[in-house]
Amino acid sequence: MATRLIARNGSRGTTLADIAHEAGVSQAAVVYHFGTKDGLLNAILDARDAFEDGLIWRLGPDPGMRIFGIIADIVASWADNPDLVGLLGVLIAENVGDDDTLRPRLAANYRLTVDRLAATLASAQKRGEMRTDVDTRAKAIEILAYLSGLELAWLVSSDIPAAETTAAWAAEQTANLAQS
Amino acid sequence: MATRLIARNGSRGTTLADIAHEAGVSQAAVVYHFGTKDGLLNAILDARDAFEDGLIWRLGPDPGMRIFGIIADIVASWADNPDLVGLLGVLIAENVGDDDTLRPRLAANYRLTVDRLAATLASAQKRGEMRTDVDTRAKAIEILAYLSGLELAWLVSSDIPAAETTAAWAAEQTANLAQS
DNA sequence: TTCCAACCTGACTGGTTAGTCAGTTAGTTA
DNA sequence: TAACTAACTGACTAACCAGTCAGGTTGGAA
Repeated sequence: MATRLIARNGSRGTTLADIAHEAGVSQAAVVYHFGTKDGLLNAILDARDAFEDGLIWRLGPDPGMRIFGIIADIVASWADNPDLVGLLGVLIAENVGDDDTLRPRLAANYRLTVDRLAATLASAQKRGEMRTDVDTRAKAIEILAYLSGLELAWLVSSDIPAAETTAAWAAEQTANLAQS
Repeated sequence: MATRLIARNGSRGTTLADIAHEAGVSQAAVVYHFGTKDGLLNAILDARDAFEDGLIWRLGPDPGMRIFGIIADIVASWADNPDLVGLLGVLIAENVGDDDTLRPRLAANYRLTVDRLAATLASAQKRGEMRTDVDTRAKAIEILAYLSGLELAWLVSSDIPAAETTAAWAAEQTANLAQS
């Protein structure tokens, strides 16, 4: 799949010919289907978005404090399909230039995820599950930063204990944020 | 400076001609000085390593629990020279392919930083400044993940409150890890 | 004054890559 | 059977880019 190649080598490091060869078709066929390389990238991002949304919000749009457990589960599942890990990070890193067409999409996606996370935390606060002296938006940014940073670290050296570290992190967060 | 261009556009997204133009010299002059593009990247990484080492360990090799405050200060300083922010992340993301020559260097650098962080935390435990039921290596990985993830987020949308979020994060970490 | 080394340039090259194009093939409908 | 279409191919091209090369300039030492 194209996803694996791009996650490994980045968009700029993967040629249409590479992807076509992997898919067992000609390079022209890839262009025929996606129009441009950018079209292909967007299609890949669509798939990734759908996949990740399914994982994060699988317990409904408002999982409350269970969100930390969900995240720990996601990280634990990295070992099973390592191809997707780092895709977003790699694409973000490659598209920070102002002139890039992918940037607005990535920025919007980031903001949306922050908003949804913050809303979940705020909802947990309202229900009395979580301390109210914590800024939910800051906490949402922190959670996302930890997750994407861990992806990056996992890309550099995939032998780090990502699952264990995240399990400990989730437990600590849950205990620390619980309404006492 | 070449650093800014590469941090913004990545190594693959920046040509020698771009850098030469920015520096006001010919493209051949850049090659003359650094030999290859790879040589240039390594020179940039040298500068970045020296710069960041100077910041993180400026209070000595064993700052103990003050490491969180130091990190908060570093993030607060991002606004002053935003060019360096994200450089490491961008280069890591671009060099996850096995065949890349920069990968070993980046991996070694990551491992070294984790080791030094973990050592600092272990030392704090020994001095009784920090809870001893926390795995120092996992905590070091968590800290680095948060930092690099925040860099990435800052690259996508530089309007996030990185400094405030990190100040809150540092305070929470310090309070939570303090020996009670 | 002569020589040399460091620094730099413009012109060039060989390799790479996204995208084009003129067809071919297979399946489907009239 | 004939006409049409979606999917695909091999061959091509224009643009781009890292690195080469043959020389030019400058400043300092002998």
